[in-house]
Amino acid sequence: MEDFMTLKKQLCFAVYETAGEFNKLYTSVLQPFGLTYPQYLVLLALWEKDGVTLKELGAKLSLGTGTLTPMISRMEANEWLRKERSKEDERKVYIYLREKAVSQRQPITSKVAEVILSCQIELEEYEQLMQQLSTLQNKLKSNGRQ
Amino acid sequence: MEDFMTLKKQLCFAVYETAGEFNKLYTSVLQPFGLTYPQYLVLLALWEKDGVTLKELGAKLSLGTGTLTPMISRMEANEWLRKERSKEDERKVYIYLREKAVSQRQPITSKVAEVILSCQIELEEYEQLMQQLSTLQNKLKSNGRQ
DNA sequence: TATGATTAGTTCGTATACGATTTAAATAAA
DNA sequence: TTTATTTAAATCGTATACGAACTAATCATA
Repeated sequence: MEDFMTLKKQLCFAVYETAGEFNKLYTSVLQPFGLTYPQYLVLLALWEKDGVTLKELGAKLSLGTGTLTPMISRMEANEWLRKERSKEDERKVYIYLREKAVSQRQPITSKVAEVILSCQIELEEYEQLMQQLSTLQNKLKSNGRQ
Repeated sequence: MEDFMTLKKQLCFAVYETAGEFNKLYTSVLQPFGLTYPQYLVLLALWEKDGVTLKELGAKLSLGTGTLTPMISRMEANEWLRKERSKEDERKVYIYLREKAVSQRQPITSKVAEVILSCQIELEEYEQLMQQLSTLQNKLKSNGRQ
């Protein structure tokens, strides 16, 4: 009974594994559209607000440019997005949805919603988890500061 | 109010971000020991039960051999582990802790525990999350089967 | 017992992910 | 105004992570 340090009892591992499960499930849904799961998250962000800088996008997704730059390039090559250097500030790169991403929005989100619904996650369960994960994230982030 | 498909409202994203936060926090703790976060999970599994096959280890960690093989090689190179082909069944490879992994167990787990404790996660919160993530994982995994 | 199927690991190709370094542009300061 | 600092991206090196293809060993079965 004394052992707290077992794999199964680690919250970090429960989150790690759950993230992996989500990844696999979403991958199976998104594969037919030629999208990866992180690429879908990029589209989600841009469907909400189009024409943002790489930095803004990174802030929303908690990703650095070291991850985003090559990912955006791939999505550009696959005609989901286009990049445009700002004229006012040439350091900035704005990302815009291309027609494909706009027209595929409904089919993609419908299919995703359908599959997630089929998992039968209760609304209360969903909202509690969202709330608790938010609290947890804050605690993890604020660690170190006193 | 109508938009369910925003990034912030996605449970998948909340889990994804939280996993990232855990990763960063654990990385900061484990870096001085020359360990990555997934490598630490491998040690956690082996500290519990030493001398398991690659496949057994993969089952515990929900990782395939495509991920584990190179990771174990790196941990072997860094003298945490050693590999041994089974004599009875030469397809199998058993993984054993090396002295370094045994002697470093206390320092590593102490430091990890210290940092996690400093996050002030309530026991009730912890257990509820563990429970809810377990339920969620089952729902995600059972998806597809009617 | 010879052959076909299964199994365990390895290897390969692709895609994240991160921190550190570099580059170029914009801003601040001297 | 020249120089120093800051900022936004890109690039680089390392480490996961996954599925598919491959190899070698074992097992099943005809």
